[in-house]
Amino acid sequence: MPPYDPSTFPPFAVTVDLVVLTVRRHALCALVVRRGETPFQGRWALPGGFVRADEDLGSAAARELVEETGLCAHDPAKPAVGNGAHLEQLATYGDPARDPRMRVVSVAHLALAPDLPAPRAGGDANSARWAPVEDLLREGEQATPLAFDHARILADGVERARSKIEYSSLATAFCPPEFTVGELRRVYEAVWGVVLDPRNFHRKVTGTPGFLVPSGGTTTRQGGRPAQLFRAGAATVLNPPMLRPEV
Amino acid sequence: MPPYDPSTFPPFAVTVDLVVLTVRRHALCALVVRRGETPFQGRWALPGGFVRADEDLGSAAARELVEETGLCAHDPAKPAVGNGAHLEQLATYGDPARDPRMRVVSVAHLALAPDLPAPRAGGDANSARWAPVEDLLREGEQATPLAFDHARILADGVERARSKIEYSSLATAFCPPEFTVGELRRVYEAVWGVVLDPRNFHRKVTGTPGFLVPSGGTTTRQGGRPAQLFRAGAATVLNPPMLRPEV
DNA sequence: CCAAAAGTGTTGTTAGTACACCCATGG
DNA sequence: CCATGGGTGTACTAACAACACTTTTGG
Repeated sequence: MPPYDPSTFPPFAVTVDLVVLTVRRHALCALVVRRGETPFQGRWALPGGFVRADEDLGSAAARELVEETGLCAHDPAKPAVGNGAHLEQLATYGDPARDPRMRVVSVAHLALAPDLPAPRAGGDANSARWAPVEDLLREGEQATPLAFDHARILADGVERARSKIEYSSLATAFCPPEFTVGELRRVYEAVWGVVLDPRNFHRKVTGTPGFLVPSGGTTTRQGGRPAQLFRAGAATVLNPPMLRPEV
Repeated sequence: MPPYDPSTFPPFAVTVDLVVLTVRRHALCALVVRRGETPFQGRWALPGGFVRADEDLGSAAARELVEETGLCAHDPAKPAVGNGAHLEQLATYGDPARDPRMRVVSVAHLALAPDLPAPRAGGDANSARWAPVEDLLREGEQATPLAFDHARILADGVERARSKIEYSSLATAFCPPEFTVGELRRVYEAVWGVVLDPRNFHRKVTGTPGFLVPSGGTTTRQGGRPAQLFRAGAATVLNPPMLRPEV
């Protein structure tokens, strides 16, 4: 089979951009890196990079995730162990004017990670940080908007995460391997920006088969009565879903 | 700003592929076209084509939709009038080996259309048809698989449609501008492959504010007692959702 | 003892399922 | 008259919201 004549279609650059979310100090945060090059030099942007010539889109996203955070994205088919993060394709952004230099199509991915000590980006501590999504998405005077169309991409990723923890067990991706029901509840509260009833939440998550499995231990790291420790169970879908309170 | 040096990143071709779904004779059907060129010559494939140099991804998908079906995708912001179809981005497929000729990244889109008289594809009546998705996705002896990774793309589109009609008013995109509750119920039954209780379905859809608005007329096109005609209302999200029966 | 967080019991309400029943038309 | 699909009423039940109450730790 002969290759296409390149004159019959326009060439594109293809990148992956990452919306990496975590929960820190009761707030939903995203990983952003400072741009060292023009355009948007000095502005914050989502981590990302070019897809290589013989690389799948998901592999490129996983590679970028490791480079930026050291996190290993785990295959959803295998059990989640160690520093595994959830990684899925989000959407693709291809406005002809989104990059002033040339035609770039970006396949955005969404990653959910437990709280990490500190981001690393090429050893430069000042060039990457976790920022509350509330600050990054706030319109207004003092806020510096993200580079390119990354505010839009981030908003789409946050919206996806907010809706997906309703009907899936994905919220456990924000937790360490062992966690308490209270810690899981604080994840929901941070992602949704609401306050949930601890009693009803406890009944709901422990009563859904396959969502949580007791790991045997207990902890008192929050003070008060010791809490049971759990691991994420095999269930991936929550039925009936976790109900998000109105507004 | 200088353009990128093309040697710093690999060039890609970017295409849009369409999963166009409709309901015909109580079955969920997809639009497929016969390939006239190598590779996969003579095999059925999803309609699609290259994204042009100065074209947005959504515009490219809308253009392909018009070319293949004559359907006009309507902006979700505007009211749905005439032969409008729902169109949304589905996912992006970029396996390095998905096209044997060169590196092609395809941004798949999902379109939902009312039952149309007959597909047209460049005037050639034999080169495009509506096929039941059940047949297209059946593995096995007599079935001819779709070209490229289009079986996977179609499966993802069908799955998206099946889950999205649960919590949105999208099922009306499969109906003509005016329709009865019974016709809408047959859409759900065809897409989900289940049988629903007509009485409870009627109560559910007419009781959800903004889902359906009576258009005043009645019809007897199904025989039996005349049924009220409705149009799709302004509501886009169904809360509580339509419940899909187990298995 | 008290504060704090974990966990259980109970009650009222919402929304679903199942199904009996009536309505309006064509043949 | 009867078949066919449209539409309403009603009992039963699952699951959620609200909140009183008990349990187990640290200070």
